[in-house]
Amino acid sequence: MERVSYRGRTAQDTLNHLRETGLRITEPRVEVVEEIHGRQGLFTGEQLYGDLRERGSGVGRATIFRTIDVLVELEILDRVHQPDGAHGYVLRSPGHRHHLVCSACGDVVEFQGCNVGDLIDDLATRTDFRIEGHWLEIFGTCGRCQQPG
Amino acid sequence: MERVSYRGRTAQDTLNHLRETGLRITEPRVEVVEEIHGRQGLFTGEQLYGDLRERGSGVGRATIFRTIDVLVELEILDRVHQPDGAHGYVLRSPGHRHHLVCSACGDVVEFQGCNVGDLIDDLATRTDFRIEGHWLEIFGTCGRCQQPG
DNA sequence: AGCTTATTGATACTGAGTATCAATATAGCA
DNA sequence: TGCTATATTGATACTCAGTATCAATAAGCT
Repeated sequence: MERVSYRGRTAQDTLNHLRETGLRITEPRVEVVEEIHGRQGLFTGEQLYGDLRERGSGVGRATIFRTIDVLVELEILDRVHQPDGAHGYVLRSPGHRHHLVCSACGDVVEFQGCNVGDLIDDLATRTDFRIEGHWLEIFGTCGRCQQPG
Repeated sequence: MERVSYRGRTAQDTLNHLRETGLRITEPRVEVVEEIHGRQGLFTGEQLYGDLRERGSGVGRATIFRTIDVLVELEILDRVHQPDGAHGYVLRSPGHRHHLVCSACGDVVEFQGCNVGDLIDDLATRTDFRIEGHWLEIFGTCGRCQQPG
């Protein structure tokens, strides 16, 4: 039985998704997709690049970032905006979610933005803005990382 | 009568605030404070630097960013996280607010995050995270920028 | 006016990507 | 299976948004 990612989709599912979209299945893309499906929590493009390189992969920096962009576009990854302005990425569950991120270990809890939609509708009518997107991101320290030692 | 910023505070108020905090009132700080009080909407550190330089000011890049950090720390400026990961800044009104930003002209509407606090309390109890901060930022196009021409 | 030390600007650097472009590999087709 | 058009890649060099260093300067207390 194929190993299933903790988000409920396999690397193969993701590769199929790429193929169905008309994108080519290349060695670098396979490597990146397998790498992200084997990970937990938040990671940056730089980390992905470093880790793949460390294990002997020849993927280039540009390819990492290009592939990440594709995966975000296809809603396979979510982009998370970190406090320092850099981007982290996390495998996405189906549906629109927000993230609660542990600043210590990068662990991510997804949650539904429940009432944020109402807030946005309300704002749209009150302000005359056409609203195109929003982020709600929450940072903290997870239970495990709160424990000393 | 002194000209009042659209956020209800003068540059002089801000300088007084700096002085009361024990910080020195220097020429570069005066220039930066006056510049931000004369502005509308969102601006970046780079813009502030460029604009001051253009009008003959000798402030250095590092000083701009240092001064911005001080003003964020004193809650005179709010830091806004933009889609590309860069930071924008906006003069802050009293109290904790969130921002609705026009991606075309940088105009900013502040709003109260109303029910976000409840959501966060709920998450804290359900996830065992100690929550340290959050952002809610909304992007769109303001009424004026929606009009063609 | 003198003195202490906070602050500054020049410079060089970093981190996080992005543009360019010739070389290569993929996928569809014969 | 081999051919071909073109999507994709990796090396390189670059940009953008800051940050570290540090000697020179200037605030502001006394």
